[in-house]
Amino acid sequence: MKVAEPSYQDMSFPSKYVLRIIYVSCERVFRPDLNGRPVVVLSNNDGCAISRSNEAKALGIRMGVPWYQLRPLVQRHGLVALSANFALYGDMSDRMMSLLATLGAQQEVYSIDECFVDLAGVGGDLTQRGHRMREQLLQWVGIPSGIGIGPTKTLAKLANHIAKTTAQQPGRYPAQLAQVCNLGDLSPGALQAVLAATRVGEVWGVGRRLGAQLEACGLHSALDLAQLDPTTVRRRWSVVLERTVRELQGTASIGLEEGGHGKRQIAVTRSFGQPVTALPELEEAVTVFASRAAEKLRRQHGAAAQVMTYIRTSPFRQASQYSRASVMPLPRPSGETGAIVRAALAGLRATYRPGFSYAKAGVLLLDLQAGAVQQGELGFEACTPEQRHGARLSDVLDRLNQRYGQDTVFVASAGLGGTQRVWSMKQEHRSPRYTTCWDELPVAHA
DNA sequence: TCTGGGGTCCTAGGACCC
DNA sequence: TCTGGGGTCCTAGGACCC
Repeated sequence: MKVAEPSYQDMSFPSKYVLRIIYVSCERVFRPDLNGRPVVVLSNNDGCAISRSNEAKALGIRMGVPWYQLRPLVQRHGLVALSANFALYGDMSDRMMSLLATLGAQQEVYSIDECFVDLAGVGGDLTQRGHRMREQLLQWVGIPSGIGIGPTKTLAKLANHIAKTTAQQPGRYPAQLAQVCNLGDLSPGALQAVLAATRVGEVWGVGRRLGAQLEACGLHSALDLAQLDPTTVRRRWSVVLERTVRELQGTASIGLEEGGHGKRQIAVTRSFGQPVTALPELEEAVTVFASRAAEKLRRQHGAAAQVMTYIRTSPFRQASQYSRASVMPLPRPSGETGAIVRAALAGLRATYRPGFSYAKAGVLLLDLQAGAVQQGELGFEACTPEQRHGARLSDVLDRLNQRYGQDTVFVASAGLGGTQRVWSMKQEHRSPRYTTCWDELPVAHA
């Protein structure tokens, strides 16, 4: 394996990476009393911790710990637990993203709390600009953020990791890299030191498994990884890790993906509040998951060719396990709620076995294509009456829900309109104002 | 008692074809 | 004893990410 000397001083900096809308931070904007206290945000059904304040981390609370294990900490350490409010986080994310978009010509929104911005051609002191942006985000949105700047996405991610970690673990990295870290500011020696201080598992793209394998080979730091020969890495591991190595060496190998392109797959899945055994209850859940997935699909003006439905028992229980998925092709690619719900229900009935306690179900839309024919669009009149009917119903559904809020109208499975929703999302207190049975809606009224 | 949800990409192996 | 060789497409599952 050859040795490459990393030095990024003379390279251009095409991308920059910015982050941190911890859910806890969103809550603190409206609840200043939570500052300085250990706070966690809980997942659906208040199942487990999905966001932690630094004070909560200091208590040793790890990501994904189930709530029942945390409950004692409320008494003992004043831990505050909140049910997730994803609508709020999405809102604050949108506001931050539009501010960040002004940094450069191109932006990739990577997740709810991260984006890459292309800084090619942006002049001036990038580090200073980073600090100014951070102050703006804090002032205008109220969220603390961290900014990393590097010549590739992987290095920008690494820089961001350093920006974040420096404040949390004093002494690990040079203090001036806290909050905003620009790798271009570092001398070759300082850069090597920073890479050497980063464990290989902290590199973007190296997870638990790969991390363990690399450690076993004596490759412990990001520097160790950066000094490998990419071709050897490809042969011994994979093209994925090869890309990571190249990126660490300063060669951009993962492109910026601009917004606007639709997703390749859409999923709606939920764990149930209590175990579910009966088919009708699963049918009701799957019906709602499928129609919500269809709404997402129409928002990107897409059509799905296949619908996957899965059900599974809880892997954490001793009871006998069952987990199956089935994929149903649609007669023709569609974004209609009716067609997608029917396919999902057919898939469910094909996989359902009585006698199991189901803990989770999900509907995935696969093989997505652009351009479902929608009401008012060219080609609509060429559809069959059933297809036109479906498109019209979907359109009405979307308009009502956009205007009056999610779940104003939703589809219920046949014979179950108005029964209790089994996946009880505690934070959603709204009850649907209307329920209807899809199959019972007369064509003439659509 | 009680353990999230939503994505992406890659690979191996089987089916099928000539 | 000894059963071609190579290409494509599809799918399931793994690994990773936030």
